[in-house]
Amino acid sequence: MGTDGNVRVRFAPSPTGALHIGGAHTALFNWLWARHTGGSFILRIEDTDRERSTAEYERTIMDGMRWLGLDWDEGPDKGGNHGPYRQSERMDGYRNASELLIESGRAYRDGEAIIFRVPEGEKILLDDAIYGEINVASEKASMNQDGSIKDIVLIKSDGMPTYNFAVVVDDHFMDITCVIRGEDHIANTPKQILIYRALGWEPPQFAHLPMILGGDKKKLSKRHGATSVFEYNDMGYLPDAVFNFLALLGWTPGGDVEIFDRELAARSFELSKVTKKPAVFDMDKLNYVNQEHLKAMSPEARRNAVEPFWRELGLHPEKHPEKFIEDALTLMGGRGKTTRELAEYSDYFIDFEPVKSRYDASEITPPHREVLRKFFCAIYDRFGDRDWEPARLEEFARDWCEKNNASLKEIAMPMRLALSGRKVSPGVFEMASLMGGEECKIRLSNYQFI
RNA sequence: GGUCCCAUCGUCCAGCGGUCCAGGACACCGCCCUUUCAAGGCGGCGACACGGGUUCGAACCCCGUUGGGACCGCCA
Repeated sequence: MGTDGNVRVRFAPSPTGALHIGGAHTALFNWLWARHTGGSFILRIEDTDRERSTAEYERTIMDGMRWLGLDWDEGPDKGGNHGPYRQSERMDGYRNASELLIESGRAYRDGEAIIFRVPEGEKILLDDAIYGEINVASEKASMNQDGSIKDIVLIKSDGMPTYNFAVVVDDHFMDITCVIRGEDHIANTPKQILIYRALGWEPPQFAHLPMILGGDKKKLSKRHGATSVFEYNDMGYLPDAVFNFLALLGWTPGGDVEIFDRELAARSFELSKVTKKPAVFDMDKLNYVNQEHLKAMSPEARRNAVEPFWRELGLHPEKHPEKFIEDALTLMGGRGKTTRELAEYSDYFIDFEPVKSRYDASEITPPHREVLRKFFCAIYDRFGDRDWEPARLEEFARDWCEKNNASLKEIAMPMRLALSGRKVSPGVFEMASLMGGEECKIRLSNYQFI
């Protein structure tokens, strides 16, 4: 496996909701395997549930995959040699296959439905690429709650195929070589193998992925917070970081490497190295991974990622030169785990308004104010509105404090507050330097510090 | 209840019979740096679920127990 160059894997979501974390994780591992082997990654839409499937969700899922950078080689939107790529368009295929089973006596009609007769006494060996060998007796592949054999519905009364049947037919005709899906499907696999056998088809290789759990160790669901990948986008997580984090759930590239890009992941990915244990989705780790990617980004990419969040705050980054914005963000350093936080923490670079609305300098006592006024006058006397170079500003400030019996802290904090409206920020002199003497004068004057 | 799966720090991963009184990362706690907060540096806390085997030797192999999970729809 793996090196024959003909690997064909697929991600087969049903369009009954947005792309959620579990689905994204599955899609991601399929993508990794396809890219690692140089094979094909196929997107198939499983829309046999007429009630719940919508075209809108189909689009949302594709958007989610694109957001994560999971490009597919064949799919409903781009075609391919193994179509159709929507189950609703392969009705004749299911029909024919089910007729074949009726003719061979392996299935029977029940009204409009077609039911597969589950054989007894057959051994089913599932050789999973991740879980290893799993043995199941055929009569246990599909049971009622009381333990009696339950035949498998192939075609529903409405004429649509059931999941277990459609998957087999699709994977067969689409030449899927390896089925990579969530571990919750492991119990379905023996049923599917039975159908492959009855049809005389060769089953693909199977690889089941460990589940992703919430903090309570239960299968991830809406009550664990964000489920759609787009909610992570809205929270300020970078697609590269979500990709990285998801890849880490059940796998590592090895060598203590934890922060990586898609290329490295694809290059070093191995199905055989995937963990069996379900993984807990840990926000703290996601935050960390996101922050690492944020720090590693190019200034331009970072600016592009943060701008939407400033706009959301009613700010207009476009009124500044791009260089200024990029420098401001670079100055922010490791502050902020997400682009949303970064935008919020750095709002004062974009506009003075948010500063005014959150800071009023009321804690500054008259004597303190007098010291500040003297200091700022001195600094403007010395530097004017230009040449605000951080190191020189700081040197001057330290020197002035020493000569005037003041502490650096007692001028730095009010200055920070006047400039940013926050008690937390990058170094004041670097901030002041970037904003420029003129803008600083406006802000300092507003608080009568000068 | 039945079937199947899983089992290393709180969490994510290393480990695939000896080099492990178990390694890295996140989180947490100290210290350093320092005009604030991050970042960064240094250090600390912290796990092989339990019991039997097999073996000269087990976190690694086998069995059992316990714990956890998934599935048991004419949903996918």
